[in-house]
Order: sequence, then C-alpha cells, then structure tokens
Amino acid sequence: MAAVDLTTHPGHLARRLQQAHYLLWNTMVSEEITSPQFAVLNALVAEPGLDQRTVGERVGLDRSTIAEVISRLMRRELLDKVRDPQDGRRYLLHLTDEGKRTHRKLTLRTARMNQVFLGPLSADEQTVFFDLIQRVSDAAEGLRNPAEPLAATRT
Amino acid sequence: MAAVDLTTHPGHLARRLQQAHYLLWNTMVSEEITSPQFAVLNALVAEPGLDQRTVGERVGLDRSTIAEVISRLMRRELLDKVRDPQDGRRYLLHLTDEGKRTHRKLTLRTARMNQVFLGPLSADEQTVFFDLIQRVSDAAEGLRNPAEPLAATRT
DNA sequence: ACTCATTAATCAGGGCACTGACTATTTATA
DNA sequence: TATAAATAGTCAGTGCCCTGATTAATGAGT
Repeated sequence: MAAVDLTTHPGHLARRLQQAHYLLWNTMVSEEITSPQFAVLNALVAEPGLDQRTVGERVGLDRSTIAEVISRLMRRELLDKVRDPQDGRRYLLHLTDEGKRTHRKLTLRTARMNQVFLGPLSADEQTVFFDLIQRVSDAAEGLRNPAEPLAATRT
Repeated sequence: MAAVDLTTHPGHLARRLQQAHYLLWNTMVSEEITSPQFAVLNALVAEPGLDQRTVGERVGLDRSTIAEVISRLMRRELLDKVRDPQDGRRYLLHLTDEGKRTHRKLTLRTARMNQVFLGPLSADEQTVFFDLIQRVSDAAEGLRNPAEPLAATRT
C-alpha cells in the first residue's frame, strides 16, 4: 500500500540525470576519460601544482575518491605527482604534455555534448536549470559543516 | 590554457546534486538502506511479484546493478525471490513483512528529507526544477538507440 | 626538546553503475 | 522436431563515491 511517486523525489531525478549524462558522455566525449577525470584535468589546467586534497575540493571529490581518480590519470600518464619539498605530506600535481593535449581535445567535445544535453531547454530555461540545481546543492552542502546551523543553536 | 567553468557543465552539477542528496539521505533517512534500495522496495509495494528486469526498468537500473541491489535486500530479508513456475528464467519478487514495514517507515522520512532538500526553492521553483530535470533526462534517454552514428561525422 | 593536535595521503570495506561475455530457459521457425 | 533467436539472470572487470581507521609529516604549546 501507499507506494510513492518517484518522479517527485529529487534524489531519484538526480540519479537519472546523472545516468543520462554518463551515457551521453560515453558516446559523445570519451570512453576512456570520464567526466570526473576531466574535471581533475581541468582543475590542474586552471591551477597547476595543486595538491591532491585541494584538487578534490575544487571538483567535489573526497580524499579517497580523488586518490583513485589521480592514480588512474597517472597510469595513463596524463599527470605527474611530486612530493612537496616544503611539506613532506603533500603531493604536487602537474599535467603532462599529453594531459594538456587531452584536456584541450575533450574541452571541445564536452562543449558540443553540453549543447546536445541541454538542447531540450530554451536559453532562459538553461539559466534557471543551472541556478536551481546550484542553489539546492549549495544549501545541502551547507548542512554538512554546521558553520551556520539552521536549526537554532548559537552559543 | 583555457580551463572551463565547471559550474556551466550540467554533468558536473548533476554529480554534485546527487552527492548532496546522498549526504542528506544518510543523515535524515537511513544509513542502512540506500536511496536505490528504497526505490526497489517502493516498486514492489506498487507492483508485487515483478521480475528483476522489470523492477530495474521501473527504477532505472540495469540488469547487473539491480541484481546486486536485490541480493543486498535479500540479505537483509526485506524481500523474497521465487522462480516463476510459468517461466523458468524469471524470479518473482515480493516484499517480506519486514520489507513492507521498512518501506512504510522510510516513506515518512524521505518526505521530510525532500522538504529540507528542496527547502531553498519556492513551490513554483520546485515545479520547474522537476520539469526541467525530467525533460533533460528523458531527451538524453531517447538518444540511447541512435539510428545514425553520432560518434563521428554528422551528415 | 617533547608532547599533542592537525593535516595529507593511504587502506579496508561497502555500495552504486555500466559493459561485455556467458548460462539457462523459452519461443519462433525452418 | 531440430535448431536458431530472444530473453532473464549471472559473472568478471572497471570506475565512481563514501566512511572510518591508520600512517607519516608538520606545527604549536609547554
């Protein structure tokens, strides 16, 4: 009795959206490099020499996941990892030439894919789409660290 | 050179949205039962006696993933699996009493969680949110079986 | 200097998600 | 009826994603 309608569940919709994206990425962008891997390449193009933790922060991956993604990128020789001489705990990350080349190539394809993906929406709707998703994500993320507990409490 | 802004990439946003949801689910709904597992329970409340493949279709999981999810639910004794006497390939799935109880309990919690999750949006915005995500997902899903190769050349 | 807390990274373990290859059963057809 | 095609489910392999425990290096306070 009383089954719910999953199409009114944002979590379910989020999962479906990601699956749809995964599918399109695979056919239109790359079967080798995944979307999270591209995000890491992109972060290192923007800020070469970041350490692992910070890259994870930039692209939204926790310490364990980022370690795995980086090890795969290293296996493909798309980036290098060097101990920080200033701080022996850190590894500093840099793209190889091959890594930069790959990033440039995929940048074009992702742009095309995004157009197809968002094709069903008008320009205005696309703006709203970004805005709404971002606001929901940010708010939920904000609940992580009670820097600003919404449920009262001050002290 | 030329790093892109990931906040304009729907795939990246979709991933972040799902992560945000995962987090909230974990804290507000259950640490034992996951959102996909709940979706399976829900499908079987709506239509008892479905076979594996069809359940997967209902909740948007492929044959391999649904098999894993079901085996976990069976390990927790939330559902039963019986060979279809009419068709020896199929397994027919039914919730146990415990499964029904769990579904009922989680239904309440997910409703509360969805309210928090969507809290940042007005009622109108929530409607738009569902509509936009759904349209994008459906369209991408429709591209699954491309009549023509979209990998290379377009004409 | 020495202890102690913090921090970067790793590891173990569990779960989700896909593809491609394989088994077993059913069904269509030659 | 014998065989071929289709279908349900499993298995192997890869990758993403999280938590909790551990290790190594740093930095602070005494």
